[in-house]
Amino acid sequence: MEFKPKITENRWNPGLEEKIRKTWNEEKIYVFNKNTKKKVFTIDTPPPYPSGRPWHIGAAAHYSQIDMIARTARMMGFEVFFPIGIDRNGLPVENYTEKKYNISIHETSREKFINLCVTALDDLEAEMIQIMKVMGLSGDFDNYYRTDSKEYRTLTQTTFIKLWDKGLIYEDTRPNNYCIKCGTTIADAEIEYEELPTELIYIKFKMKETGKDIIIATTRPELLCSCQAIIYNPKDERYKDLEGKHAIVPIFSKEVPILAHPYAKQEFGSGIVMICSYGDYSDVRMFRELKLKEIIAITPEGKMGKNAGNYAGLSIKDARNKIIQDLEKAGLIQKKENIMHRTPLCYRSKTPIEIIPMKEYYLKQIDFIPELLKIAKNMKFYPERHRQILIDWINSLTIDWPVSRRRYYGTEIPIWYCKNCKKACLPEPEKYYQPWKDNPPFKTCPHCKSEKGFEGETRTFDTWMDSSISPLFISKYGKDDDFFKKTFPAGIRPQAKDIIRTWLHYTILRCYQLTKKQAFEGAWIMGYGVDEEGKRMSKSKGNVVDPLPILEKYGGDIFRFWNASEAGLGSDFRYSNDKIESSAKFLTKLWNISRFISMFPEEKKAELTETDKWILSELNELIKKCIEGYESFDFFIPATALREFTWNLFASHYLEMAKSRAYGQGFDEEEQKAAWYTLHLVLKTLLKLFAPISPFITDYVWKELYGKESIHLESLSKPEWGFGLEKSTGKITEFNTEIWKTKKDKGLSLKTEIEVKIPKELKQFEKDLINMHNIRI
RNA sequence: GGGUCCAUAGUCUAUCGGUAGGACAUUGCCCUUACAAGGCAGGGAGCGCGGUUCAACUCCGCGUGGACCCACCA
Repeated sequence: MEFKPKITENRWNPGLEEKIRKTWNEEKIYVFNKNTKKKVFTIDTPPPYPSGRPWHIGAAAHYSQIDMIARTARMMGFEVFFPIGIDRNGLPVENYTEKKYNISIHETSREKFINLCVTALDDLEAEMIQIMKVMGLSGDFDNYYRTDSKEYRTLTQTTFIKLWDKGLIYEDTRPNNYCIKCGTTIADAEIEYEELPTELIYIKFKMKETGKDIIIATTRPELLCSCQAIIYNPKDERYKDLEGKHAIVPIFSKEVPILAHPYAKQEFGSGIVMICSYGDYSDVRMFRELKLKEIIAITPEGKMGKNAGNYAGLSIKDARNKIIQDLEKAGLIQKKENIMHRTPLCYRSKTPIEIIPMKEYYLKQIDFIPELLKIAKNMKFYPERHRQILIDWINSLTIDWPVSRRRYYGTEIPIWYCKNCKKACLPEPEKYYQPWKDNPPFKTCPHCKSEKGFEGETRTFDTWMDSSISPLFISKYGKDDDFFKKTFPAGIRPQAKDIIRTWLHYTILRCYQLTKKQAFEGAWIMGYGVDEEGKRMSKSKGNVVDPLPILEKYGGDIFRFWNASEAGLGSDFRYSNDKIESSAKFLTKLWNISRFISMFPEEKKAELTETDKWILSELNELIKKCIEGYESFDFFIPATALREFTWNLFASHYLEMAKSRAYGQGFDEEEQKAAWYTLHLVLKTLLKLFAPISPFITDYVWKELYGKESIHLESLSKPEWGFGLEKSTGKITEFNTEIWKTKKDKGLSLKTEIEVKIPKELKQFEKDLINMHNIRI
């Protein structure tokens, strides 16, 4: 009998992937069947944000792993709903557009600016979609959604109107984080801190009762006009006699109380702090605690307001310089020190934020903390240890969520204001409104019945208002009840670690407020992609690795196997070209094993030899291990286990032991068929176990050898070969290694006949071992 | 300042109390009929100090170092 491999090429060719992808599309094997009788598993896919080139290799890896979740769930018997979306709202695209066209948002018409944003987004989006397809994502590309579409924004507005009706939205004057450059309030989560040099100024205040000097140290002398109290530490012996006295603020000559408060640190500056509205968040806390009346010092334009007297109209910096000059002239400055100061910055523009009281819309979240904690404790976390990040965040919330933004590229807040009574009028839900340019949808004011007309709201929502309803949008909330019931709550929310406190938190909050339900059964949290030095990749550091050239060179399967075998779930994973190379080698190995096995016919049953039972015992252990990994959506476990088994046991030992038998050299037909049976059985199982990780090569080999239907319609293998012979593995590999070593040491070819005693524990494998090593007994 | 997580060869990772296994890289030998994008072999590791135990990489404490999060000094 002559043996010819069915598979002829001797290496895996990533170029085949495109053709395989086409057949998937034609066969429609991933299409969601909403009339299924299977249990539905919804993936609340994170819509990636096209914020500029290149797309992060870590992000690409993230999406390839989300696809592994989808494929795993399918092979576990679920009907998988795997939507694909693109997040397009918000500041990053505005910044990208400003840079790309060298324009300023404030000097461009709103209409024109929005159109430029759309053009930029379309370009970036096309590349992302392409990358997702190349990686072999089995999501619904035909119906992919955009968060800036009319439909999506309609839902954002509709849910806002619903929450408004529930009384969960309110407008309030409140100290806000405000970025003067971006011209918008920003959420706490958008602030970053940096050590920056600044001057600490020691200013002389006068004590009203005694006329003595009191020295306070400040980095913000321009805020003197809004000083409403000065404090010292109650333990500070130096200032004991200040209790209950009053101080006179220099220049503005006003009287403020002197109070003892533990917040003042004795060792910093002079030990006395002035409390102004608002230099930082401790000022805010102090104003609330001491019930002081706020004085607005700085306007949203970043200039001094009318309360600043002579300094009104000056920029913050100019006002600071001028007031220092004036104080110096009057001899009111004791000294100046250069210090490093941890300064809060806007994370996009890197401008120091100001705390300015403004009117903004808020969504209540503080009232929901107990329910949110309950959900955080009830939800599954993959991996479990990331649960604490969410719990800590919920526990640290102190204010409600400011949801209004003074930007252009976002979902508009659907409100008109009556020109007569100034009250907010909300339109009917289920329609998309652009109040800054649309005609008002009502003639008379529902509050005062006036017909004087309306002023449209010009602000937009925080982008998280859109993002936080993704599970509702994909499940057609409010549009298709039947579909909604089947697909909501979602089975899993895959996402990155750094947006637990935004996306995950806000989604849980909003879905709970609207549906009283937990948005998803579980959250799957992936780590960061870091560069070869272990540093987190970011555009500003310039260490972002572009996934596109890597995918073009190696294809989706190698890329996917690489990132699955690179780090455990939730851990950061390091980009390394060497590792990608070695992943490519593994696929070639798997390919060649398949090629070898493809020489032999597949037997439907056989009388197994002990060697066959041994490898099946090991296969059984492998299946158990893989199932353990797949059930926890931790692909590192099956990826490494498969590599280990395939390369170091199956190929190195079993294949060599069974080779002569498979060729029929020195064995009878029954034994030969047992080898054929086992080789194919192991290969089929390996392909199925490997299919969620590398879907292309597995499907290709499957169809070449085992049938027309795709491997992706198969179920995950179950452990059913518990022969218990895995105990022999150590002895077998040791024995083989010893003979290889002996032959090598003696400079003999592996084919040379050798005389060795086979240990009695290996008696049962004797015949295969004798033929494998050419042993003379 | 508070918290969470982590610490095994140059790098990544396994072993949930009993000879530290594997991968990448590195070195040497070999074209052995699936694979030189391969095979075989070699060198190389438990952060420090205590404690629990017959036995600690594994459990506990302290320290050191790192990652991340929160708060934040006027």
